[in-house]
Amino acid sequence: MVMAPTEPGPGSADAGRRYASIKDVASRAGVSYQTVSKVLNGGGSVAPATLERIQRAADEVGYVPNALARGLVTRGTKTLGVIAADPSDHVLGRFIVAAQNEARRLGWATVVANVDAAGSDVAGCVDVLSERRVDGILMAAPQAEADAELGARLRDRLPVVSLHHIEGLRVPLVGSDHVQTGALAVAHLIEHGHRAIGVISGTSGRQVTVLRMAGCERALRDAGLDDDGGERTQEGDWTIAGGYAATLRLLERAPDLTALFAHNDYMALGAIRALHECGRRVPGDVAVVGCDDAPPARYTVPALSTVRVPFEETGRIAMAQLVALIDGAPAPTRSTLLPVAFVARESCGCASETGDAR
Amino acid sequence: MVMAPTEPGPGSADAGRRYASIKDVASRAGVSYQTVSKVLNGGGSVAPATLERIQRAADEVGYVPNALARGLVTRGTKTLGVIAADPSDHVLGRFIVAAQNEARRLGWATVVANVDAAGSDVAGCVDVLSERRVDGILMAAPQAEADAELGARLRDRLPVVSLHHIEGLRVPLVGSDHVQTGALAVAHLIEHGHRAIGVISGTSGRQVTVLRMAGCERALRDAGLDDDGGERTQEGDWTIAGGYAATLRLLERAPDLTALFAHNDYMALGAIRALHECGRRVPGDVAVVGCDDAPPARYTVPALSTVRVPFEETGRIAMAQLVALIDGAPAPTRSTLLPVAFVARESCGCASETGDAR
DNA sequence: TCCAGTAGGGCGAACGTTCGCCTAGATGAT
DNA sequence: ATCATCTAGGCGAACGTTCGCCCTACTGGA
Repeated sequence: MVMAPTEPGPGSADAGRRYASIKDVASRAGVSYQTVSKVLNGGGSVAPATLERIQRAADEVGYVPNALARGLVTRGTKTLGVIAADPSDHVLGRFIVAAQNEARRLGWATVVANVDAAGSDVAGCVDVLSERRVDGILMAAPQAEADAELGARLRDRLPVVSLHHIEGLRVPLVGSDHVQTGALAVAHLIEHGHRAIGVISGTSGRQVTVLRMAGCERALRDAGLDDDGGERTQEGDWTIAGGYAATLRLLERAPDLTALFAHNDYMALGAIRALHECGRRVPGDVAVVGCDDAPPARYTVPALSTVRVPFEETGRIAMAQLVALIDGAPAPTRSTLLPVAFVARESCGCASETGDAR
Repeated sequence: MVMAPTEPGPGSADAGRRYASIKDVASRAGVSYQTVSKVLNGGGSVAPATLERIQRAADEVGYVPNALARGLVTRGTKTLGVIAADPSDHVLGRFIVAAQNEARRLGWATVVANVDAAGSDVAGCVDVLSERRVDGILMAAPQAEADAELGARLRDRLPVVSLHHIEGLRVPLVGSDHVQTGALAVAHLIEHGHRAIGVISGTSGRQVTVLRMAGCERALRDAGLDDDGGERTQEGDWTIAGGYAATLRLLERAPDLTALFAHNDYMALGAIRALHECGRRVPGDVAVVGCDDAPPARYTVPALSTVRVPFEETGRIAMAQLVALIDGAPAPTRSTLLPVAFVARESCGCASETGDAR
């Protein structure tokens, strides 16, 4: 005996069984399927009795709405796409979580497409999402900055908000003030009296690297110190390992430095390790400042002084802007840059060795 | 003048314009839309000339396939859903990346649904994904372990593979051997001569916590040491902050301990900080071992001894199993448990202070 | 008694695909 | 010249919804 699809049979082994449709619900409740649609979407006027009958029928057959069919006729999926880089980047992860919470709050579902480790297929992610007809896209992938194909794929068809600058594309940007970040960090080190300040930069192509670098230089200029012409700068790749390696290179090239600014906290962690291995005490011999205020920062030994970036707020605002855009609001004419704040802990020499982290 | 939807006009400001359908392509190429479908899917036989005409037309109107419509008729979306917990959990992030790479390799698209921070709505994520008719689900959310509603939502309708044990549900599990993890860590500490070994455990409800705990106890028994009855165990929450706090509590309750095993590396990081603040040297006064081999482990001061868990492999195998399941393979009758390996660094006392981490 | 108004629900069409079947013409062998 | 066989492409139906319009049977007021 083959069971009818309308009778899944409670508790039976019905793996892979077809989903019930509103027609199945309708025939079970003895109404037309359009009436079922009305009930399930809360529209129209139906007698309380039929309403309850229909809802019970839907429950019994385990009805799950088909977003494909719905999207086909409504020309909209009430779904937002997020294009994310490697989520194991902590910083990005927090952006995304915040953004998704905001979307949820506003009544939107989100799906995430992750670009692969190579990071070369941002355009492919756009395709995946636009084929599924998401109503808008939030870009949280630094790789997108340089993706030339991206503009063509987007085709101006979808509202887009990005957390990163995107080359040659006029999409609204929500981020933090990277220039201020670099300036605050270096200015603080200068206040401590440091003159030979090394920098572990982010990857060279990226906007955030350029801007944080510009902030460093501004702080140096403001203090009347001259630019070292990049002599004390080494490029990292945002990872702990990269920061470690860059610091070793830097110490070889500029052994005189007494302070170090890393373009993110993870590289700063690697830097502290490298300094330790080279027998330099932090902050005694070399002061270290990172930025982002990643979770490990306040628990390292010594605790890491850093510049706090408002991840949650950034993600939230970006998503709110995207939803507004979809609802027809005019695109913001300029970037939204959130302010950052210096957080003094131990590694810059501000606090006693064990004073602050509690 | 209103432009026809088939004439987007290159370079024009056509934001929010409708997507072109195969009918638009067809009329531009002068064929029936079904023929367009054939060409775009590589089926049927068409003259080279028409084929090229159609492809050009598709390019010109910027055709993007509608996965909604396609999925409606084919009853399948060639899409896998991933239910993920907070992606800022590094460990989970690496699972997911590996799983997605495997899916991509096998020709499947993936979309991720993140459960929110509260983590209470795993069932809601299942709904989001099944409404969109994904062909299978990979669960990468520890919260799912205890979700009672989950079984009802899944309804045995979708193939599911999980990275975590799920209470009361017979879904294939791919993970690592948590008992062995706990046993390896504690056995190593015992070999170093430690007898008073503290444990910072994971959250108490979780399977992984129970199993790693069981591993600890087995190691103690095997060495002829008796169980301390939980006297030297404090519960953490997998975070650095949680490990820090738990360690402070533990030191108060059991000041005699000479070694510490944390149920993950992040808590171990917090533990090292706490020990430092209490004036205990690591590994001199207290040896510390974590597990997972998270990226910071080899760069902390001192570098963290740990038990390596094969994240990439786990994610890859889980996804491969899911795809096989969808293709009709029988569900594996038992869990797939991957082996783990001890990694000796400095914090257990194995290496010299600066010897290993390079 | 008659008619307007309303509540309750049915019905057709459309959304953008895929899929299998059908047909008109060309081709080749006999 | 006849007929079977291809080739190229058309055609109808279906997938599961939503939406607007239509119909029927009450209800109540004049």
